[in-house]
Amino acid sequence: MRTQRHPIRALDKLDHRILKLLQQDGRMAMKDLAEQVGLSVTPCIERVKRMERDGVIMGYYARVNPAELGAALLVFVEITLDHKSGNMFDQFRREVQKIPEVLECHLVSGDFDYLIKARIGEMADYRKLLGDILLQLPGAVQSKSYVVMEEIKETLAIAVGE
Amino acid sequence: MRTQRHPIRALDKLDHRILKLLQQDGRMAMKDLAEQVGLSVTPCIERVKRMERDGVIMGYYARVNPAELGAALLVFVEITLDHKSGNMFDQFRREVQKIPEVLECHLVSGDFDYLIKARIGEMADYRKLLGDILLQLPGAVQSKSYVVMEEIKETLAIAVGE
DNA sequence: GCTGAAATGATAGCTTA
DNA sequence: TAAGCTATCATTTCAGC
Repeated sequence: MRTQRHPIRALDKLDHRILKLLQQDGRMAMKDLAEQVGLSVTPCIERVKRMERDGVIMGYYARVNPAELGAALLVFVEITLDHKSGNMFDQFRREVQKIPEVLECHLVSGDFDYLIKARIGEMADYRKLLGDILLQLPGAVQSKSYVVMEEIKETLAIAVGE
Repeated sequence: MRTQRHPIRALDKLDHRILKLLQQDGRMAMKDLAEQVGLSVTPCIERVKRMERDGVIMGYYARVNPAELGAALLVFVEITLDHKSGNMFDQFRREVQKIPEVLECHLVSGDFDYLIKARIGEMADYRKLLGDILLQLPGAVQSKSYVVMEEIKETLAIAVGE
């Protein structure tokens, strides 16, 4: 379901190498990137630009230490909707996207729940968050929460098959 | 637990604005960043560099479309350890970090489980993933899996109080 | 800690292979 | 598609406030 005029070339080894490096350092100079993938600068930049246009590269982000912005506490919350109309799902979808504490929200199979990942400052904010989500979204019932004691791994980087 | 010689200045409004913008576009030119926060280029770069040194900015990353790298399927897996020694936790920690499919792993309170987020290509890879995690880590018992049907929101960006 | 200007270095566009 | 050259633009450094 793309809207491009040109057919999309399959990614080759060089593209994979570029993606691997940019997932590690998104602010890398194109000169260094080109050098490390074994291209000269021009074709390297062209590949990057093309992948940006084609939606392969979806953006570049700085990662900020959550504690420094008063969001040291990470929680996961499972939400269940008690009556599951299409309208309800749409409404939930729209509302949950607006909540800044919510970093992720996924519709999961099984009991057809939402799994939400949120960052807050402290335990006192937890009640407020639950209240904001649960009360604002009629039909939603909180089923379970997890408070994260230790973050063992957290990355966006998807493994690249050389 | 920092190892810097100089005391760390608290983040001010300008720092917050910088962080907000770099969380939205990590490859932004310093010139544009400076303009948008209302500084000239030199002090703006100095602030960015300082925050990088101080661990406020933890890195810059390109975000890649998972489907393009054959990892269209997102799953969450809860893992329980059946005998919980400190050694066991350490072993688990080390091993789980090596698994490329695992994007996140958190030690969560409650039943003292691990919550794992992983990306795989298709359902067939799911068994392999469970096997690799469960078999490699003695004492681990898989308690529950969620397959994501729809990704409603996914960001790393932490809300910045202006 | 901020500004501005000058030197260095990176990128984008054009041309050829 | 890749590479090289050149013009433009961004970043770094330095002097002064």
